[in-house]
Parts: sequence; structure tokens; C-alpha cells
Amino acid sequence: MPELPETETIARDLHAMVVGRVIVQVAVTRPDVLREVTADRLCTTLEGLTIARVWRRAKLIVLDLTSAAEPWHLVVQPRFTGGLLVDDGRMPASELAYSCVAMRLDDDRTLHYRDVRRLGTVALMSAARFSEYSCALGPEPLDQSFDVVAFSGCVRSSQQPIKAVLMDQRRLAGVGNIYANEALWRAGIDPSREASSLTQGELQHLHGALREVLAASIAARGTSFRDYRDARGERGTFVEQLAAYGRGGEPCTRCGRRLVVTHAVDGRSTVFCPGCQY
DNA sequence: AGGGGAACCCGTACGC
DNA sequence: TGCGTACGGGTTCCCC
Repeated sequence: MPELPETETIARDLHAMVVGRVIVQVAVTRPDVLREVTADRLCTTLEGLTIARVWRRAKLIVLDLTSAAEPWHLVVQPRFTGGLLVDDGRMPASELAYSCVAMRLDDDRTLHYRDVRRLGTVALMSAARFSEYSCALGPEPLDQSFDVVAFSGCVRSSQQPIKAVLMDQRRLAGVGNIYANEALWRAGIDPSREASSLTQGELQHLHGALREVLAASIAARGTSFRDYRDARGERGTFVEQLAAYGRGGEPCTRCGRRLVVTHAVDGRSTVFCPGCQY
């Protein structure tokens, strides 16, 4: 569930909590979440590394890890139920039960990757591998350089529905089902429209709507729909400001028509207003 | 090349 | 009540 705003919230909080700490011991209890590394190699590599920075790229939480030798990136992809939580000794056993990777820090706290359904992943990447991986992802929609020209370049060549294009991580990083639905509602654009059919004016509206909804959600610490919790274990409040997602059957707050839910656009739950999105 | 579909995983909801 | 099953959801990988 965590998309760009939720991942950004986790990364910012976590940075403040653990920057400068050294990983002293690592235990992998659920090795099936690991990618690109074995449990043994993850443990031996991480031990002794300093957490230099925690930040976000797309929907990934990236821990920059440094030592006298080679730098590493621990790349966490929470998917639906994954999250990074810091245990200062008071974490309840019910939470610890879902810990997949536990990293003890030099102040005796433990940084857990916790994941109930374990569709999320934890990968260890060299600087070169991370660069290759990151380069395959599209641009960050909140970057200053991401203007309407850059946005148009990402979407206009595709014959896919505009909603699917917004969610395609190779074209645009960090946008998932919630914010694709919200941005299209705000811009008054039908999610099923072929991307290449959007006019210059529509692209301008959508570019603005997308950036606004992402920024507003970050300000509200993200959307907690079912499972998402931030690094402090708390919910985000942006769900109150959602106009489309999760509101199928309710009247549109702009025109009063009932919002429609369909799976016909991209196989995902799409919510839109037949009265004012076209 | 780009697109479609399966696999990954388990709590929750629902049917019998 | 208890068991079985369908479902969801983003990304990756395989195949066409």
C-alpha cells in the first residue's frame, strides 16, 4: 500500500531516528523476503556498517550504508504490509512475530523489517547495482525539474489507459493506485482515456493535480487505508482528503453524481466520476 | 519491442 | 463452530 507519500514519510522519520547509528548484529528470520543476497551474506556484510542516510526513491526506502571499505544500499520495498520499525525494547510480541529481518544498532535499539504477508522485499545492492536499478525507474514527480514538458514526455507516447501509464514505474516513479485515481479525479480526466489522446491543456492539469495530491498527502503523513503505518507505527490522515479512492458509490463532491468502481481499466480497482471526468 | 499473465504471500471475509 | 476457499495487491519474470 505505501506509495510515494507514505514511503517519503517513513524515510524521513527513520532518517531522524537512526542516522549515524552502526549496525552491530543482524538476524534474518524470514529469508524469503530477501532479494539479490543470501541471509548469511546480508548478515556478514551489514555488521559494522554505519547508516549514513535514509531516503526515498519511487516507492523504495533506501538505507545508505558506509564503512571504511565499500558503500552499500539496503533497498526496502514494503509493497502492501511491509514496514521498518524501531524497537526500543517496548515493541509488543504481536508485532515482533512478523519481523523478517532484525538489525541491532549500537544504541541497543533494533531496526526491524516487519511484513505480515511478506510480498515486500529487502535487497542489498552495491553502488553500481543500485544505480542500474534506479536508472530503470522513471523520474520523481516532485522533483523541481519535473515540469509539464517532462511529464508530457513520460506519458504522451503510450496507447495504454492514462491511469495505467501513471502507475507504470518505468515512466513515472512512486505513483500507485490511490494517487493515480486521485490525480485523475482532480484533473477531471477519465482514467480509461488513451494516454496519447490527452491534450496539452489536460496534461497541464494532470501534472499539477498529481504534484498537488502527492504533496498534500506527504503533509498529512500519507494515507492509511488498511495496513499502512509509518515508522512510528502511526496512521497517516490523508484518507480523510481522498475524493475518489475508496469512495465508490458515494456522491462526487464536485458534481454530485455517484462515483463508479470498475476493474475494467487496468485490472485494478478504479474509482471515477462519470459526471465530471472525461 | 512491448504487452499479457502467472507467481509471490497470508490475513480476512465469506460460504458451507 | 470450524473448516475450506476466494481474494487482494505491486513488481518481477517468463513467454509470445
